Amino acid sequence: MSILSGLNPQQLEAVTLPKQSALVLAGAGSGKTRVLTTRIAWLIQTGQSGPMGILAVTFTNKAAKEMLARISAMLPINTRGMWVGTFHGLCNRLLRAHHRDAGLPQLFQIIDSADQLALIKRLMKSLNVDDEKYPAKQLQYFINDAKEQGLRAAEVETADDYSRKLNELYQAYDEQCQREGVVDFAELLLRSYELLSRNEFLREHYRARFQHILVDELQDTSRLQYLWLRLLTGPKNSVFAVGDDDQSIYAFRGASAGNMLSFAQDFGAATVIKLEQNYRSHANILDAANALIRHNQARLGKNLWTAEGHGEPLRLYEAAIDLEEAGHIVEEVKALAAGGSKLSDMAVLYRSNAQSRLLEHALFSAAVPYRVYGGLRFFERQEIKHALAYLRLVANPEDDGALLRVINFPARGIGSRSLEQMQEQALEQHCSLWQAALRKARAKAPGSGPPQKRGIESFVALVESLRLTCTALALPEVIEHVIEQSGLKQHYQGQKDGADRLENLAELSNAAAGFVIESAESSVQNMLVEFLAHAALEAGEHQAGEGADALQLMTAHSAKGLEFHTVFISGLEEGLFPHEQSLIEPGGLEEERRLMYVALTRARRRLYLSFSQNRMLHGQTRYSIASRFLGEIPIELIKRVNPKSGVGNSVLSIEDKTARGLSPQPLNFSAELPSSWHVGQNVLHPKFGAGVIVNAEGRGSDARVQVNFHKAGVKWLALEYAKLIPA
DNA sequence: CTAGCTGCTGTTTTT
DNA sequence: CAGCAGCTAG
Repeated sequence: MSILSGLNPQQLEAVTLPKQSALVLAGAGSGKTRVLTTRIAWLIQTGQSGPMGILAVTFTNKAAKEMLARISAMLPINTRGMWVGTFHGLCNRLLRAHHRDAGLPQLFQIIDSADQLALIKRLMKSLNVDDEKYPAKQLQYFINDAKEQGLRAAEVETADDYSRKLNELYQAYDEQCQREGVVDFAELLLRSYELLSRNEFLREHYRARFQHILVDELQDTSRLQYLWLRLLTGPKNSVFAVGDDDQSIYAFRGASAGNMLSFAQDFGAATVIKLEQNYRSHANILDAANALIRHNQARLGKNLWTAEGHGEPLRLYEAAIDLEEAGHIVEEVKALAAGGSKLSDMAVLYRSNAQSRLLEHALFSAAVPYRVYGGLRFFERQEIKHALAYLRLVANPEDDGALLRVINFPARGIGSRSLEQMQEQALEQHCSLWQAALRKARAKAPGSGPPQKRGIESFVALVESLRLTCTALALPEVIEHVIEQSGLKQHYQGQKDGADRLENLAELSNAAAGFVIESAESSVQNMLVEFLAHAALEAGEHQAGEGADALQLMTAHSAKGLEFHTVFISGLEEGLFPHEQSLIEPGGLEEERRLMYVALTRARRRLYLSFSQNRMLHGQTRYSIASRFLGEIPIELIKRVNPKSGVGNSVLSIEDKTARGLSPQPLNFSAELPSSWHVGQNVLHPKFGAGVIVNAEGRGSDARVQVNFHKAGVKWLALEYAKLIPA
């Protein structure tokens, strides 16, 4: 059977397009991944390209794996010659291959955002920078933002003293990273961009090699990633890009959907193909999503349709308190599972990771198996990062960040005093902390006395012995050795919550064993570095107990690209979804709406929406009202399942319809609310003048709102007494 | 030097 | 409600 059978005319056109740059506007569920993978298979099958000539960029590691799996299923070829991965993964591959030309040590390490922040804090301390005036987070943002735009410190334009200082620190930060041989996420991209732009030979080599470049999720690419693609594209090769502007949800991270607009021109793409038939969802779900997204102004415009029937209505549940909302979800999941539905084909989506705790608790109590994606990821756990820090030192002892993390963990009597001395020495002599530690250890014990159990000496001896074992053992054994010899094992054995951590550490060497099987590397040293890169780049991918049938819990962001028979979207409240932070940012609300659009379109057959009047947030119960997004979904698509409100299972009342018709304001779903005040609303006060409601709490006669008055500042007002007028 | 306490602060989404 | 920085007693 042909790999092309079953494609609709537009899909077929896209798959079999002659070699030329092209843009495919692919709506949610329109078979985007299928088009990409089938095109690759078709190119190879028809002899237009070998596996070596393919470069495919995806947005997540999950998507990359999926793509490889599907290609392998279609063609019996070895996919190893193909470059398929995330931008970060591919850049890592490029820099490893040409570390010398890129000016990096062979065994450079990748640091994640947390490591980056720690490095920045450390740097600022050593330079005596006032962290009140220059918060480390802000500098981190400044640096990443500059790198995302492709700018080094020397190229950043600074308008005032403040940004000049930040820029100086950016320069110092880059120097520190270089000294330590570490590379942050943004640096991976910028460094390989610079490598290709400065080295004509390499650039031409890769342009000649990658005849076909395929890009997934073009709307989520950053400026720098876009420029990187342009560098790799010459007159003889072409880029086939797929994207959906309505699913652009990473602008906060530097992605610009504008890349979709400029693509045709910049890459000379003569063809734009639209995939508008949705194969995923029943019509009610799709109609809801289409109606919602129509509220956005900035759109390329697409009209998704389906040949499927209407299906069931969307179910809306309103809870009095977050616990009740969680309870409802658990009940529905249990009922569906009892009816034969697979747990793994159901997902609960939420706006922020913190919301999973409550759900997890409810699911755990009800003995419903579940799996959480994101949140506290495996490779980000404390005990794992400790073990990885030892491994990083094995690969490269100059790595100050790794050294600082474990030099006194488990405690071996090296306190802040000795650390300060070492840091002074390192600063004076322009050497790494490891060098300073070596000197200190040697100065202390000029060859005499028995080996120490504690102190710097013992630490130096430990790292040196670990480095030796690395030459004699395979990677999983090296890891077990590290866990044992470092004292991590003993330390956690003595802890009351240490059992979980020990389990995770054991899982780490399992992960390494699995990694070794898949890897093509031969030397343990190289394998170790690859494994560390894997840990930094795919922090979330590894999970114990994979494959078991379990309910899926994740943020709306991480649900992108996935689909489920049944989807629950929870916490649909103003301030949470859309998130209050987003309301401040320009374009923030539209991005939140796209996120909601992504969430809605994950469902194939059944969609539950829920919100709660009260929610525990920042340690106190907050009152909140229904998300405006609920008001943007046509009423006739929704069925309320709301036993407590007395509305029963009927659809929304006529009253609600009227409110909806009259104003774009969010619906007042609660009968108990005195009026339709909501966060974000403009109001007038007889004394304080004009302002905006920024917060609300309490109900009935206790109801209070927090108003940010343009003149008088932020004030809490009791609705019963304050004479507020809507403005 | 260590461990444990207090009090403060910050809270979105991810490679 | 966290997690963490800074402090104090041992």
